[in-house]
Amino acid sequence: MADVTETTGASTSEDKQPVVPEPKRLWSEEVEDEEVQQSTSEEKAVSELNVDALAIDENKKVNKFLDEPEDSRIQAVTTGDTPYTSASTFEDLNLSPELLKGLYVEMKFHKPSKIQAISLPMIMTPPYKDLIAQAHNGSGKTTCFVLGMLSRVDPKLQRPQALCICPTRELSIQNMEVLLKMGKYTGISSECAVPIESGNNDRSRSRPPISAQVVIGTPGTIKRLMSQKKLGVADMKVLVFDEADHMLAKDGFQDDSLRIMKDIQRFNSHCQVLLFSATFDEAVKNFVSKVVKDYNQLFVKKEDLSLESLKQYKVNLPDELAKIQVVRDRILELGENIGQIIIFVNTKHSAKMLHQSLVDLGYEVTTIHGALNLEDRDKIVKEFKDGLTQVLISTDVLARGFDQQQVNLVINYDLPVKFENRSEPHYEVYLHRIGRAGRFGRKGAVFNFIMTDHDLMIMRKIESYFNSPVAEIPSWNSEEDFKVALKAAGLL
DNA sequence: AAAAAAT
Repeated sequence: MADVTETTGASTSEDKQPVVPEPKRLWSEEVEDEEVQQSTSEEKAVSELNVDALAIDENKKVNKFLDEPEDSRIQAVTTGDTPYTSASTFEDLNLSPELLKGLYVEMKFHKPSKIQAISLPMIMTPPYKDLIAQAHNGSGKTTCFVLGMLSRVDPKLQRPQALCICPTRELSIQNMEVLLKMGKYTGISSECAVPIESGNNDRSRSRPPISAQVVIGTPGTIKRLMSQKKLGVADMKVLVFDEADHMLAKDGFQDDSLRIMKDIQRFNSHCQVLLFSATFDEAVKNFVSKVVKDYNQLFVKKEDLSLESLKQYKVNLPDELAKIQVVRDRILELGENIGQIIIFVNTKHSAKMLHQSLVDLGYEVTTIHGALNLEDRDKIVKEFKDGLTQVLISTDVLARGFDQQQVNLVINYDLPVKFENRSEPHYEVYLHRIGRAGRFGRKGAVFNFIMTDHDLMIMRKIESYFNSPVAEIPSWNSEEDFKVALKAAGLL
């Protein structure tokens, strides 16, 4: 899909492969009127935005990995009487010339994407209300909050004014890369607040105070910097939680996130809070609504969340050996020309075992999980993003946000289940994992490995939850069946 | 009991 709405990854990919043709997306103007429509009974205005009226330039639909974006409805709920007009161009947003130049020249954007068009005015219009924004995987959420942060920073004030908190080190770094690119001409300073070196804590302890205007990092490091008074919050204007549902979940980073939020609000009650994610389950949605106040919200129905450009499959397998065999004979051999592949497993142990098996068979795969030291993690991610490796085995460390446009195939070697109740699928993790393929409307495929009755039950629950049937590959040891599936997904 | 971030 066009890089119009692309968030990240373009940085590493564009220079190395033929530039993807850009279908033009033109959002119809009538979106605006509906969006600000107010309900009479309450303060809240609920409106269904039918934003599928987009035009694609037929002549440019040439890349085989591109497809039309799914049409979906984003439900907008605004409070109060602040009118928001959807931005049909970036000029509508009153951005600085330097920032506009970054959008056009560096990011190669032409027009705001759907989520950008709706959310940016909400972020950038006084009184700068808080925002909970849900949007599809690979639809451009990162650019929304990066642009939001850059546009709200006062370039003349050399102090931290925007803070973004992410669940992993990798995601922080990736978001920083987007910020650097988009903000290239603005002169706005930035710093990544993540652990620096593994094994040696001395260096990170002696980290100097942060004066950068935008800070992006992980919860622990940010918390420590704040408690050490090395990260001042007095001038903080925007606080962003990327993957916000996870950042505010009980089994996620709820404690750290609340602590950081409260520390900022104690000194600074008017700091705008922005929550972005592709998923917000009911429990988190409920909790989140108590954390932020007087907020606008954008939501997508869970049935509309599966990307239509992604073909999902399930493969029935008799045993563990067959799993390895399928990866070897059907994925690694057949998949040579289908772009990059991520294989998700549930545990670090599982990652190591699979890695060893494939290496023993003579295949080149790399593996990432949280037990590796930071240097190795950086190296493996960089090699994958540079296209030097084709197959990456990963735990859920990369389940969320990881943006590599050449990933066309995701394999759920283990199906994601809830930790506290293993007979419940982890719907959110499932959605995030498969969202690593089909970035930005590209075509992609997902193979779910089904070995036990339990797996089958989990798979069925996932299908019904998202109301999206998953086709079955008739025979796990038929090369033809896999070819047919990959062809149907548009990858062969 | 998991993953991740950190102490």
